[in-house]
Amino acid sequence: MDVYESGFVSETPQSEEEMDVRKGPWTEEEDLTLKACVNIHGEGRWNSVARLSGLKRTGKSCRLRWLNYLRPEVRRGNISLQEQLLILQLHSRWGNRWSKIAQHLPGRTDNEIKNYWRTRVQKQAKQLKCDVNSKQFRDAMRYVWIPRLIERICASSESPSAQPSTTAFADRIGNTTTDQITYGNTSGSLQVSSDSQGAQVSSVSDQTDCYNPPHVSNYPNSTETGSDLWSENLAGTWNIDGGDSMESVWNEENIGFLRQQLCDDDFN
DNA sequence: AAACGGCACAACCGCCTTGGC
DNA sequence: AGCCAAGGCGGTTGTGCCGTT
Repeated sequence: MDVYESGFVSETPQSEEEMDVRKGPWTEEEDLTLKACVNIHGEGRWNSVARLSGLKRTGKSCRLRWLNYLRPEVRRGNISLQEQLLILQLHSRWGNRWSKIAQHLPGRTDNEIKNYWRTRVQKQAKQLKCDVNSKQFRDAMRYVWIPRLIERICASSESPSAQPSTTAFADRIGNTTTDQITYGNTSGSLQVSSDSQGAQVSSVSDQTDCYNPPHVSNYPNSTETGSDLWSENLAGTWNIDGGDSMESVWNEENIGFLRQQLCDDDFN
């Protein structure tokens, strides 16, 4: 079907009230129409796109549909371990700056990352009975969750049965060891290092935030000493398929252990 | 087989920022 | 400098799917 013959209308300005705006899920036909219009007129000027396409959608709605779904670069599906790691790291640096975080995950949209955070990460906080923004939960992420993710990524990159995404990540990060990961991209890079103070991550392009524990000796997560109590207790049975590895980490037993740790005065 | 609940994701809403006039 | 429209962003809601009872 030629959308330009059937769908496009004249560029007569119309207010939203006049053109009874359509809402709700997009149809395949609407998608095709929007794609065709963007291919011709390009991204941006979304109100014009909405008008020119003949879609009874707002410019905002068109923009959202394009950015989150129709763009060729958009990647959907399981969030890989590497992506999980990046999300955790970047969120602890920037907070709910979803679009900024999304810039570092090619093909992922801010909406997707936001949804991931809400459904997976906040669920874990709920199970731990602490606020997702609380110091306790952030510390748990920094000193338990993230180091374990790093270990798993390294382990899987060394495994011959590593998933394609894992292998690709290993390629991107170059010489991968348990102690250092460097993730580079066009807009900056992420360095992950594990030392006597536990895992630390810093963005080369933004050094404003460092994860130095207030009193490191209280965090039983030293890979140097091997007394990785938290890791041992929280590791559980990881799966490395990029799926719900967190669920396996945060099983009931582990959550109980972590709760105990969070209640420890020394920890705070 | 039906009802229910939880989850994941798409889409909307409202506020803020930016740029043009 | 002030106004307005458009775009961007984060929060929230709606909906369909799937597993469990």
